[in-house]
Amino acid sequence: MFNPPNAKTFFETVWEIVREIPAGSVSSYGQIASMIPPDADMEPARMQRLAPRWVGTALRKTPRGKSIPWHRVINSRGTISFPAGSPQAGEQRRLLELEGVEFDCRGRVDLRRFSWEGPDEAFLRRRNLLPPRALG
DNA sequence: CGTTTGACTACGC
DNA sequence: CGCGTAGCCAAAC
Repeated sequence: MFNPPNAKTFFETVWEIVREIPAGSVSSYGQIASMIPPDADMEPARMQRLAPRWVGTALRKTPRGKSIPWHRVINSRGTISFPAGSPQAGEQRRLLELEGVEFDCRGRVDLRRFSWEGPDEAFLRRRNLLPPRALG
């Protein structure tokens, strides 16, 4: 899946979605992955297991200067995925705290409180990302 | 080119 | 809960 030229589209779709995450909210790699329809020949279960890694790959290649809030994406456990103590982890946490996102004593965000609900329907329609169930 | 690495996640202990 | 692991691919060396 996501074989070229689809990979490029996948990356750009990730960035588009991440750009929709409002300040003060966080999303997860898996949540973003679940918004992107798999290739026609891809089993959804497999997709769900593998795609989050590719979301991370896409995010690692995030273009600078395009106002993409990369720091609002954390993992499904509510923690920052960069190694603890790394400069990148510190930077991500700093940016999130500036927006009001709180971390507990173990460095975890309460996803119940801060998780993004997802893009609005206008965005989904514009990007042609509406899931089959939501069509019509 | 072959190898290693990776901003993940679900699942089993 | 926490830790280890499978999954199995594209970048980055």
